[in-house]
Amino acid sequence: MRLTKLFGKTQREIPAEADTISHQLLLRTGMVNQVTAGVYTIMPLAWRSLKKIENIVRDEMNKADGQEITMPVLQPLELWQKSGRAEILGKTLFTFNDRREHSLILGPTHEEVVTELAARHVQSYRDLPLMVYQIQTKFRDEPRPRAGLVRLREFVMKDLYSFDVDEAGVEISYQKMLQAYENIYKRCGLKAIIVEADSGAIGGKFSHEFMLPTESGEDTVISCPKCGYTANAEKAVFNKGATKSDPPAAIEEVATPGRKTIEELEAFLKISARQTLKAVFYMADNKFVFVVIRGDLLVNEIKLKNALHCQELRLATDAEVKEQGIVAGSASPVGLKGIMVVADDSVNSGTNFIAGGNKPDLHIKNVNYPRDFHADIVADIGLAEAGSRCAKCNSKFGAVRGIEVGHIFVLGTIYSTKLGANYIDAAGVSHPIVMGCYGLGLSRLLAAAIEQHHDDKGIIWPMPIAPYQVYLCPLYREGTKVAETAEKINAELEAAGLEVLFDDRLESPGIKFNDADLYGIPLRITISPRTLEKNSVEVKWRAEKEAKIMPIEGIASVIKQMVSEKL
RNA sequence: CGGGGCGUAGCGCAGUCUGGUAGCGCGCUUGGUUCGGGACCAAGAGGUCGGCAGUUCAAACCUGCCCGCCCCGACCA
Repeated sequence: MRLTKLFGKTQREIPAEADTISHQLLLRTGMVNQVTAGVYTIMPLAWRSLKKIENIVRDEMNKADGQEITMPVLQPLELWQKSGRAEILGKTLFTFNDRREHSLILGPTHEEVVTELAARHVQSYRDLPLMVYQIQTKFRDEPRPRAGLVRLREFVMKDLYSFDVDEAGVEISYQKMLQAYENIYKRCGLKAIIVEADSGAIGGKFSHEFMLPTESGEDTVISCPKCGYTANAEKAVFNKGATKSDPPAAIEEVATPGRKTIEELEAFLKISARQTLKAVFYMADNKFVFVVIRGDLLVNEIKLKNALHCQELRLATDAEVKEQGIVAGSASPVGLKGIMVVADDSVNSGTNFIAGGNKPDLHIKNVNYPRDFHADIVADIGLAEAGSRCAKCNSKFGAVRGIEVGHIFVLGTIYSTKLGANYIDAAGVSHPIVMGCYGLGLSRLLAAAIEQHHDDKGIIWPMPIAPYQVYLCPLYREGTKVAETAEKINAELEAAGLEVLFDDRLESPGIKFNDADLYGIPLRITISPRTLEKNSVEVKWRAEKEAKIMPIEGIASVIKQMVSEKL
């Protein structure tokens, strides 16, 4: 490809729109063009990379016995009402009416369609196991699109659905996918961490996420350096440790003038936060919830949401707290009536806690569970952080940010039951099909790859997903031997089957080198009067500092070899 | 949806407070000189100042309403 003909120009300045590195580089290289929030046109270079990712994914899906199909973007809303997900997704679902006033949606994912498909085409245990997948554009009206291609409203995703006769069967399918995903990231030149994940509102038993570590990631990954436990912070379990466990003493009031926060209490009473109980207030589906947790811990809202089985959870407003007759800053679970109380299991980690007195400037000592207060639910609702202790080996956790580039989980029979996807076993008995689903965001993977592979000059593409393999960079003068040689080498490289981006512009060396670095094509070949004197060219990896001088004679096969080794 | 920021040429920005004929840099076009890490000279093209309404002799600038984009949070199937 000649750069003079390439659609999409580089841009020197960082676009004001973009905060995230990948977003900035995608815009500066002219790889994408924003149309509206969370919606982009994919330009030629990005399209080539996306296709390469897609082909790797497709190949691995096929190897794992997946069969490719394509399912429609347009789906009847009715189908989503049947599965109950219309309500769960709410405004995230793009909904509109057709000319007959039938409600349609733009598919945000395809569990419903594929389950109906299976209901119709799978009858017998002999039809199972079955794995079908598609690579399709999906639509989700995200509350907040973000960071260029990281969180889009229209994006390309691969999803595979597995159908098995039982739990044992789906475990095999699941393991196959786990392996396929590992292969995919590896083949794309990306380092992904596999983490235990929360499976969300419709989860099943297992769920794993694949995270590419990067600062701009949306998720926090907790990992144990010693035993290797890794999990999304949403899900991570940890050892909260015990605190002082003297025999329970009698409750006692203690004046705490002006002290409201745990820190203030620590300083004033000369005690550790671990010795206190903290109150946090939420509205769960518009019902007030009083949450109690040990003072040194934070509430994990995902865990809390799961414990409450609610759909909407948010912090209560000051007014809502007041309405319940609770004194913020001195709130206490002791003596509460008619209010839902959820306690973190850390209330059992010690005795004689300090809690609020439910009056301003007053706290109470020696509070013990369950002696002194009632909890409707006691569960693990603590948030693991860097420095928390591993539940398995008690080492200190580390934490990194990551972009979720894949999520796989066992669905069980949730959809097959609702949508009537059954099979007949050998004894003639009907059972719901056991399902799994396995998603992988391709557009997001492209962005994540740039997040993981760049420097201050630009992108550094891994060879397998680079838009082009070789950047041919003659330092030009028209009608000179350099020009002539460059043309010849370009032809030879292309004849050897290499993908060449040929910088045939009449630009100064500075501009060409800087653009080459920005584009991040893995191999750069420079031709100049200087190299021609020695009948040679200069060959440089984008990822390395030093260049090598190589003879022009036979250059195509040498380059071919170098490229192949990185594929 | 709550909080914050922004909207002026393809991109980055100034001008808005204090109303008076829209500017700078990059990029683009033409010609010339340059040529190993974002060269230089000269001449040009390019704008419904996000939209609508209002105030005014006069609005990019003041007022009101609306729209869009970005960031933090909520949310993330």
